[in-house]
Amino acid sequence: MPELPEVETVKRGLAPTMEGALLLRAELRRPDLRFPFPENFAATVSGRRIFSLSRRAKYLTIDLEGGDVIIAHLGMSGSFRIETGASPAIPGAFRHPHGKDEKHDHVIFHLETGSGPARVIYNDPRRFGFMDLARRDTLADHAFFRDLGEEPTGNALDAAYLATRFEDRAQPLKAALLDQRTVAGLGNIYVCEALWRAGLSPTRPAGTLVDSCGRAKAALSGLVEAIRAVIADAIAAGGSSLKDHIQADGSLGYFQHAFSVYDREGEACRTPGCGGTVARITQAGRSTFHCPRCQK
DNA sequence: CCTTGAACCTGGGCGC
DNA sequence: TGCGCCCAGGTTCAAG
Repeated sequence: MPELPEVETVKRGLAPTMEGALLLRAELRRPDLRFPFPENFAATVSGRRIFSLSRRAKYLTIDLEGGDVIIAHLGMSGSFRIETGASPAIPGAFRHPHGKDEKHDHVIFHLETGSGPARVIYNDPRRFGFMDLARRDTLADHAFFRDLGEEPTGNALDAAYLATRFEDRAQPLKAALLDQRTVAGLGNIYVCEALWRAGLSPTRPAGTLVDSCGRAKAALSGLVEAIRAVIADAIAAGGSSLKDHIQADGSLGYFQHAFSVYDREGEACRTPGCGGTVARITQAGRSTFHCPRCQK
């Protein structure tokens, strides 16, 4: 479930191995994921030292010495894992922790790290993920990044900002928050979770959180706090379970999180004293989970 | 502008 | 054991 917290978790998991390592070779095991790889992808990145890893919205970026940047998006089912030491003695012996197998290992970054050889392997059964190349000095102008809204992790996301985005909009809050041009990195799960925390209905028109002067109503401030808290909690949870993952099987990826409404249709609402039941509705072709009793 | 629906792709779960 | 159907973290495009 690669929304922002998962990508952040992946970044933090990969960084100790990748930062400072020499990227000996990028092995592409097919010509495309969601899109074809750039023709010069392998040639451009091979033999370059990795400078640093970053994240923007749901994108992972890998800065290489010389100014080239690998942009990676995990789509719906992408994950990375690290293997260290020599190649597996028994090809095919590896079992992916999520039940997927090697046939979906599409990219292998062969590294020389300070503590020996390693491989960072990208696995993606559905192939909705993609990778691209950019130059660091023009990265912000790249089509993937140009129109992104504010990150929910910093101070730039505040009620005044959301008020400018929501003013006069009839769009339901669910759709408005999924729009990456408004808050970058939120996905289906955390939009549902944030709206529940804020006590706001996913069907409520976004503009109703802004007063006639264009100022944020109190509920919009509450929504901002809910978004920030949900994302911060998820990153914290991802970080802690990630450590266990590495120790257990060398993999990186998704953490288990106790959701309050997501995927809990028919179960009791967890708002103290509410007594409602979590419902599932469809908005814009996607499942929305919410409590009709306490989300107004 | 708005909205919905389909498309991309594979795999898991469920009912029969 | 298998088939058919529905569902899934995201994004983009077409159509109404």
